[in-house]
Amino acid sequence: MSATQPTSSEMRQQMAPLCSVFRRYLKSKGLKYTTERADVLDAIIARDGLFEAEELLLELRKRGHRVSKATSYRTISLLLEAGIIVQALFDSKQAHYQLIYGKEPRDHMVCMKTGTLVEFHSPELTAVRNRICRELGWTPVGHRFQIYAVSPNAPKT
Amino acid sequence: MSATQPTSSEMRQQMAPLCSVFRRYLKSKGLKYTTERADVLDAIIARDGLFEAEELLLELRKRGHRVSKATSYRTISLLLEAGIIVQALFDSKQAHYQLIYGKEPRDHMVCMKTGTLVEFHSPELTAVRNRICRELGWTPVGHRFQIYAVSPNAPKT
DNA sequence: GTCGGTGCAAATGCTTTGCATTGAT
DNA sequence: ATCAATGCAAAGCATTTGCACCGAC
Repeated sequence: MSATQPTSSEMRQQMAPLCSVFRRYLKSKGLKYTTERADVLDAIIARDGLFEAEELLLELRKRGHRVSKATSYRTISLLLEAGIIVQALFDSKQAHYQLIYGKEPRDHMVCMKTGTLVEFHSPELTAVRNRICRELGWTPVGHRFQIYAVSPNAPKT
Repeated sequence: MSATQPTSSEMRQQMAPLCSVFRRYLKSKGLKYTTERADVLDAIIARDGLFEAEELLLELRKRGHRVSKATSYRTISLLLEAGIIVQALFDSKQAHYQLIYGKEPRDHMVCMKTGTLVEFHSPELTAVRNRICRELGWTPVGHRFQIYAVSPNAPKT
């Protein structure tokens, strides 16, 4: 069911641990790999899914790491640039982020009554994306698909 | 109350139903259909596409309507509840909104280099959505598909 | 030793809210 | 007449930034 054929260099990158991917990115930009940045990435890996900035701070505290809110946000920003995480925006309240590097993109279905969130993966969407990009001459990078629906166990009112 | 005369047949067709849909929604909630709310909906119809809160205010001013920022936001909120518009979130900076009622959903492709935005419509996405909902027993309401890509005219760096 | 990084607190900017006044029904 | 709606300005809140000190290379 896989729609994209990763190139060999992509495969190589995917197999490398995330931390070296991040380290490599930082080095390429002349930036430093600090303990705080390592701690933030560890906490994100530990959550392994959707997270928001505040939750990330809690996870860091839970693991006994003291990283300021500012550094946390600054690291999130770097991880976005590095393509290790992406934003997943559900509402205008706050941003959610998602560990994406080396993973198949996950799509989301949200219940409009209960707020229940279901993750799913549909490779055909990647095919649609690639076809549309090809038609317009664009180079695909990523995509997000969100379904708004009502779950079967939502109250009938 | 002075209803603005529609200037094109397209607008005339669209305006009547939308305004009654909104009026009906408000009545069902025991709320009032005020000139300010009508003006906001008119301005949204005039833009006929993606808009953000600040742009909406400019459109209102352009049409000679004085609606406060607060009322504008409050009306946007009501239109969201009524299912007439939906949020289209591209970044965590600010919300974008989209007139959706009675239209096929429009999807978006964003250039990650230039910020160029292209709208497209892909009916097969609706089919994918409906199939996934059916499989899980959910009732589909809407969906959003966003492609992140690089446009052909973006600088190569 | 050099810069870049960090933490803190203050700033930013979109969005929401309290309150006195206005207006739709 | 009644009670919701409006406008203004102030408040909220997630996120960003300025600055003085700290630490990775």
